[in-house]
Amino acid sequence: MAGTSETRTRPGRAALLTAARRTFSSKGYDGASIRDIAQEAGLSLSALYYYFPSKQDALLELICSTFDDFLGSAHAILQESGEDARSQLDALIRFIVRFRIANREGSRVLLRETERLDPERLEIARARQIASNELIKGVVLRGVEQGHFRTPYPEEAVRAVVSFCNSLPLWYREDGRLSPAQLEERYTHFAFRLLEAEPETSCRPGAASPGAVRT
Amino acid sequence: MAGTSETRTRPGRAALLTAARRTFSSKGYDGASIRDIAQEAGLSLSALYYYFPSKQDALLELICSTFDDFLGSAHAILQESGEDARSQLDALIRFIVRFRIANREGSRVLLRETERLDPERLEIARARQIASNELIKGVVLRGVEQGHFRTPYPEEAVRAVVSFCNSLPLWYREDGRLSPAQLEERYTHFAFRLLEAEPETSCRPGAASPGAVRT
Amino acid sequence: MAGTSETRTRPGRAALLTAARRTFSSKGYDGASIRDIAQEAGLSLSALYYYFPSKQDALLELICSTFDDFLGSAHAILQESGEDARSQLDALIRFIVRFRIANREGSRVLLRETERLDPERLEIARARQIASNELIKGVVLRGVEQGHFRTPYPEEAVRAVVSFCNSLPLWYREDGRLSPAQLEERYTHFAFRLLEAEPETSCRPGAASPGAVRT
Amino acid sequence: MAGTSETRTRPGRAALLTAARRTFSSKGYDGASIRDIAQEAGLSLSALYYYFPSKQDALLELICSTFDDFLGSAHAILQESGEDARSQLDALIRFIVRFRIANREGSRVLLRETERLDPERLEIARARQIASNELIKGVVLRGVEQGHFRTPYPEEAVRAVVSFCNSLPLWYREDGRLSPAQLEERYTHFAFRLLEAEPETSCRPGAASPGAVRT
DNA sequence: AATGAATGAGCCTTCATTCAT
DNA sequence: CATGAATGAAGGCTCATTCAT
Repeated sequence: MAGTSETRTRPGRAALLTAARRTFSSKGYDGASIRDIAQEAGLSLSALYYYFPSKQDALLELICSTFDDFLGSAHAILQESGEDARSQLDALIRFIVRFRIANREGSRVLLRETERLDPERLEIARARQIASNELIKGVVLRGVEQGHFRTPYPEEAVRAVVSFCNSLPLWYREDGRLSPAQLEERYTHFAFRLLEAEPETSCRPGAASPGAVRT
Repeated sequence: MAGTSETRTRPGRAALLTAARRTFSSKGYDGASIRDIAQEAGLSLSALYYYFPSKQDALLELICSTFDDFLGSAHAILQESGEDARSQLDALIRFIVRFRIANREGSRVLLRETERLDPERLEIARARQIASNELIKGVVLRGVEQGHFRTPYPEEAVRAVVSFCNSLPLWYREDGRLSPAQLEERYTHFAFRLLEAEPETSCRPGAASPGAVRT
Repeated sequence: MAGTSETRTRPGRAALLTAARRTFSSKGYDGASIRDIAQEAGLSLSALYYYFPSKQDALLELICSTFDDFLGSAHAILQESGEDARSQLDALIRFIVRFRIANREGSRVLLRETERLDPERLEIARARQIASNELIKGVVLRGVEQGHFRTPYPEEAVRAVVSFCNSLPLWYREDGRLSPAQLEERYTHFAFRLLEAEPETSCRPGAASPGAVRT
Repeated sequence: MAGTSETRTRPGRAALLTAARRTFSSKGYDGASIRDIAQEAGLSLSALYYYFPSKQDALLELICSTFDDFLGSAHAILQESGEDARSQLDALIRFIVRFRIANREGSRVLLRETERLDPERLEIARARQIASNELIKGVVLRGVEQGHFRTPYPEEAVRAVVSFCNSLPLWYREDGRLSPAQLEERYTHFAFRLLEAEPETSCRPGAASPGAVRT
């Protein structure tokens, strides 16, 4: 698991990263002062500068570690989910939904504050962003080649699917109407419809029951 | 067209709003200083305070006027597009795509900076946001009742459709691969697939030709 | 007179320059905070940034204006003091002594804080520093050519003379033992001795009476 | 040689003093951070606090040890150079020139940063400064009494001589035009001229040959 | 209709310093 | 001996805002 040893050995740093994540997520990068972050972490203002050279570097670290968590898990999941692009997409969408919900704040920062990085650091983050997009695009395009996805606009369809998955952290609330499992269900459903997956041979195990609404 | 008389009679105000739109869009509300805005408008710093009581008010004005433009046009379009929810949705999605592209900067501000409003002003903007969402939701739910849209998850489907339409201002570039008309085409296509519109009776005029890729 | 119109039209700026001069002189550039300067000027901290882009720019302005005052007057004095290098040197040394005493604080800043300028600004100040040194060197070398100064080491002699003149602002106090006029007397005397001016034909008017010690 | 045993037994301390000397010399006391010094010494920040109670104390130590080196050697040299004030002055000026060149950085700190000491420590350093000045003044005044120096302004002449000697560390560079030996020659020459030493009985051994310019 | 001058609060960052280990 | 972790104070600078003109 990522960051475990660091979390254990450098609690101050981990506390600051968590605080930065929370604060950047709710106030935005520019709206969050390092005083806000330090206070949220229960440390002094200067502590941030002991662990991070600058506010920009803290943001970069946050974004990159979130990307790396995402990419690491996504790769693992793709390798476990067989050759069929449909099962791969199913697993991938379910993972993205889970990840965007579980790492809601990190995802918000990654999705909305990356462009606040200065050019040099932006490039570093952008590389991961591209890798992340290519991962999904790769699965879809393979599915199109295999004839499983029949959308006439694969490129834009990928963007649309990614867009509605990425919007999750913007509105999801733990006390909301739907559970993460139900959201997995719905979002994979949407993705398959949008990509115009051939309907008859749906190989997804839980696809039959749409999942009851939570009480 | 909204704001014409104002534009004619108070050029300074219009220049400032345009500058604020551009600046908030590219730097974010907190990252944009009123000096940035005044400079972009070619006016002095104090001019902004002649036209707007505060930075917050400029943001509110920007967001509300964009919402009002959107809502005004959207209502008109719905009224012109018959009773059938499918033709209404078609017209509505096409309008949203056009609007998000044509008012790219205003939309970015509206979509990403609304939450920077203080509670009092947020409420004012939120009302329009809700009206805007209800408008789309209304069309879809009517379509579901009419049996034209067969998605099992209408509420979430609306959110998904809105999400991918709203992501347009985040990546659209005038020198991009696809023209606005092509994007209209694709996004209505996606919306109909995602909502699981009954395929045989597609009444959309331009739906047959997917639109050639621009050279 | 330098700066008169500015002094009259922008009193805040002049007050800040005076305060910066005094503060840099007593605490050094790095030891003086802009809060110190603003307080000394009776203005707010931010006022400094209304008139100067940065602390470095305030230092540069201070140094350059002092240099320019010096160079302007020095040139005028040389033109008024005939062709003979001895009378020129006499006038010049007397002026330097007067200037270093009258502009004690500005001179301290100029002499000790110039090297705190960043490379870009340092170059600008250095040009004036060189002009200033060349001015004196020119007079001495002409005197050597004319045979009036017989020192075997003209270059180093110039440096020595400049050095002891420039040390004036480091120790001079208004309540000291010697008046400015007496110091003029002594320092020209020293300069002539050090340069080994031919003794018999001393043309300096006041050279005969060494000036009584003040009570 | 002073500090040998300490240098051998406490290399960290010596490294820090050297680093402090270099750093204070180039950046000034206030412009030098203790991080700069520790880094220059290749030690950790806290190491400085192991050897010195504070930054002020490091400065004081630096200044006092430089003064003590100077005074110790100066006294020894005076005792070796006979009764005649002229030979004493010759030896003393030559020593000062050598010292200011060899201990260029220490001298810069001593001459320019002493006034950054807080009042309590300033007093300690000031005592040595006075001792140092009295030493030179004593020689000159004795020479005046003996009739060897005929300057009408002995007090100010001392200041002038000290001033040009002390300016050496401000401009001397090892790759400069003149060797230390040549500078000894010139500066004693200047001192004798400025003090108006009786010309005929010059007893200085090397005074005849002004010293060739280095290639 | 618009501006120049000025401000207080707050920004990110660096400082000298401490202390447990 | 020496360090890593942490801090309060202060650093230079920018902020949104005001107000007389």
